[in-house]
Amino acid sequence: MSARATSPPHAAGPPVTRFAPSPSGELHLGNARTALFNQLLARQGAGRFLLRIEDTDSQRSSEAYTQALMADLCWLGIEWDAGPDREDERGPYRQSQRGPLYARHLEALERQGVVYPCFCTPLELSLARRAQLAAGKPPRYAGTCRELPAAERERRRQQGVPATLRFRVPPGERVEFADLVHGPQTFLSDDIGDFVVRRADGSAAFFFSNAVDDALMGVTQVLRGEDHLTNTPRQLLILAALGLRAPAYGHVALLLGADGAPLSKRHGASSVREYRERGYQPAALINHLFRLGHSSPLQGLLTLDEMTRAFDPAHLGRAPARFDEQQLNVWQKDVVHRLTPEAARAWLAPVLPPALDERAAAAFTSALLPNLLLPEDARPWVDIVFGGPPALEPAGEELVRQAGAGYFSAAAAAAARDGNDLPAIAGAVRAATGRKGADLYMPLRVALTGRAHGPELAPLLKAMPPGKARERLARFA
RNA sequence: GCUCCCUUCGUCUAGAGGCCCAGGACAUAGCCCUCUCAAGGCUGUAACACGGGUUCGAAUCCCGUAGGGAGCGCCA
Repeated sequence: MSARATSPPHAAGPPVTRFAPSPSGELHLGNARTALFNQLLARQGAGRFLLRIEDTDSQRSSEAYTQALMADLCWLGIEWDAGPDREDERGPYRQSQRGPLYARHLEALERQGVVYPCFCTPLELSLARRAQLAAGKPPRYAGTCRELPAAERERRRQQGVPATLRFRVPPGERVEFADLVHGPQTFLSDDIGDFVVRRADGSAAFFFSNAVDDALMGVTQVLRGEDHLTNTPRQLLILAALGLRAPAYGHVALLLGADGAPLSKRHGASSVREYRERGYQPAALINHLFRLGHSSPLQGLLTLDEMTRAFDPAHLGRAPARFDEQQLNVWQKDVVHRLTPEAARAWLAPVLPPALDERAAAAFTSALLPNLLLPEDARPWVDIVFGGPPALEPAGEELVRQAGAGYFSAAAAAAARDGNDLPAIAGAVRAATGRKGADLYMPLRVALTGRAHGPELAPLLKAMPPGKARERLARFA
């Protein structure tokens, strides 16, 4: 058994990293994190970060998803130096446009005889796989077409039998590489079946196009999901056959849902888009992702620049991390509380009454903001502040009853004189009843908002239309 | 089935043989502050999956077991 020498490590130069999503769905949280890590790695070394769209599967890929992917990346603050929307000499950055490049390298493999046409049909293959699995054997390509006589190959080709191109995996070799996060890895080529590098329709398959593009684009480091770990040897084999330099691969553990199962629809949301639509802030999401499977001594909210400085590939975790919404909410709350008045108003706009004037919107937003996690949370308060007199909670009715009519006539009189001014109203009630503390304020809160809990009363009152306080207090006078 | 990866408080993690009867953050509990809520301050509860080795000494090294995950696709 011989050990195949892997390509030498890249000379110390600026790193080139990439994010290579397939546009067959919304940007997944796990992929967003991968994109973030790769961007941080590139920026940290003053290198380049590329966006490559892996749309070789025309059936599943769509331009709409490509656009959505880029929009969500931008929303998160992730920006690439080259990509489908900013091409350079290493492009094109859509795999669907790189056919000629693939064809050239495929031909090179054919010349070397390390690939061969496979005429097995999808049905035959899936039957064979099932049989192998049933027999307790690894479902690997059986090698049916590997040693087909040249004449037979030619005959089938003439007949126009569709064929894929398979990579002839050399027997008895060890494929070794140093994983950026898992350390030294060794795989046996005998455990790897001959795999498809070109589909029957002539398009390049993932193992091939992905590896070749990384090499051709000068990518030096690839941080990707751990699901690619056991496939890495195949890509190394391809690159070695082509004499291309492989990037250093680092496999980050997958993201799990709060229950420890792989992140999926079942968990409510698994795409960036969904969180975005619910009103989560990009800074909250990015801060959460930054610490999933990665640790930093820095605490608190970090900007992208701070993350760039703090990012440490040595601190990428090997164990899968759970995407816990509770933790995300902590960041979200933090971000929301720091929103500028303008940003806060824009954030809340979807739930504000359409005809609201500037001043009222600003007052409402600043009054509510400290108590909000999502825009949705403000909805009931829109009615309370701008709608008719709110119904009282059962517990509140008792409070109001005990306060008595004198309490409220003093309050209503103050409101008639001074408007929606809590200090004035409370002062008048205090003078009239001698109440203080919770006894003084709670009946006011309940009469004014219908609820015993809520945002600070004084600013909330200021946000109400003129006359509201008097009207609501007078109900109980 | 075979191969590979993983396993420290509820969660994210620090920890690379003695600095660890395991540290931090968030969550949680109690107290303080306070018109309620939120924020803030203080205090507390809480973990090395299990079993064997190696060693004077193991969360850290080795071997097993259990549990979780991934790969073995004309999907990426």
